[in-house]
Amino acid sequence: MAERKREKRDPQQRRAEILAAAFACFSERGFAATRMEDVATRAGIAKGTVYLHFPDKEALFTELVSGIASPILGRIEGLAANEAIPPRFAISMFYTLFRREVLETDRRHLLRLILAEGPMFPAVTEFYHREIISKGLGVLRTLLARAADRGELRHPAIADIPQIVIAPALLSIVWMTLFEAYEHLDTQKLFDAFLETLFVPEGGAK
Amino acid sequence: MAERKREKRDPQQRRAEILAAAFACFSERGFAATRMEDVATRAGIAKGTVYLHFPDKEALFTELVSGIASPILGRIEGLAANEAIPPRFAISMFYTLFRREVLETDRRHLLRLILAEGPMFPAVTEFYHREIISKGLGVLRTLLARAADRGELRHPAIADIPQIVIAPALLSIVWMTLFEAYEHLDTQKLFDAFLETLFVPEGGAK
DNA sequence: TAATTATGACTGACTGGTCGGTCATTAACA
DNA sequence: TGTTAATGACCGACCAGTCAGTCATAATTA
Repeated sequence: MAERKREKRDPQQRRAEILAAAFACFSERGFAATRMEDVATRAGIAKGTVYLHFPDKEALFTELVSGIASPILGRIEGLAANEAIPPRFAISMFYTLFRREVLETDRRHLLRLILAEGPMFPAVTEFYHREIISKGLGVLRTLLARAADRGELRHPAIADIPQIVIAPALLSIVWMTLFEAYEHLDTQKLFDAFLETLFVPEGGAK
Repeated sequence: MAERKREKRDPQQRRAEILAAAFACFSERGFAATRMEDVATRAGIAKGTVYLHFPDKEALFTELVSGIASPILGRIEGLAANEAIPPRFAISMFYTLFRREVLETDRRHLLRLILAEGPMFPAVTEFYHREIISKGLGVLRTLLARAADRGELRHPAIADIPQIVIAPALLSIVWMTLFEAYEHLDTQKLFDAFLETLFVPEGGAK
């Protein structure tokens, strides 16, 4: 019978603890099935306390999914800015970062959340498109155009459709969270093969 | 004040009407936010009547998503069985069917539902993997192997990862249901460009 | 330094409303 | 008239959000 001690906290820290708990709960059960009391319990506080930091459930949710502003995006933007870095390497780096920072961490659940609950929260979707997707596609477009110029693409027309680059990433997320239990997908192989398909072989004229 | 006449129906027909209503409701609002009374009203009947045909909400949902057994799968299986049909044409046909039968119809919402609610209904996910995904991947594997044998793939190793073929389809579904409102994606171009990337150019050695 | 008071973060029982599922009653049909 | 399908009022579980009260801590005073 663990007696819970009343404990004051730095508001910032408490807020962070609530967000962490909410992250875990929403990841596991989605928006609708998560009870505010679950979040509170997980954060080790009482239900009412949550409401001292967030006006309502929806605000907690949107704050959460918006707050995980892609650290990946920044890294890729950096790589793309440097013209000395081969586009193929930059995109390969993107996949590597994606695997390491999203696919193989709990963040993958968050990405699923956005896919799953998106239509219920247009504000979140709009935010994601504006802040992540559209910027990311811009970077990819630059990289693909550069690769096309240098004759590195097997089919230069894909430079117009940068979405194609994120297709395998999306697939991997969906697969991992839905079907991995029934059939394993080797994401390393997936990304490698895809890169190899997009770009002309490296050793072509060594 | 439209008075609703009590009306007996052929059970099969009634059942179908309920499923159609459920399809509309679940598509629009997801599982949690759909009320059984919404479904009933939409079907033009009283709430209790729904329960004469389905034991509970979950059964209605799983019946619905399982029942839309892919008509596409059969068509593709047919194309793959005929070795005279070029693999590239078969896969191109797959994309065309996918666009016409899923992406541009209300069925796209159903596919989203499976993505979104999948983890909450393992039985549905398992069913989909067993009946659709694993069979579909089998067909694709056959097609890709044949294409590789004939030297038609730019990168033969992808024959091992048939998932790559469904990546753009998945992307198109997600894009259409989340971001299309903010930024248009030309799915025709997406699929065409992707095909062109997978396969060696047609006119190579006519 | 020790006792007293003020603060506001924290608590959890409670409320109001929602919704899945039931069943006694009623209408339609054979 | 007896049988069957349909109805919708009703039940009870559930849960987001509230708020009157509590208490750990800090500030003030002696």
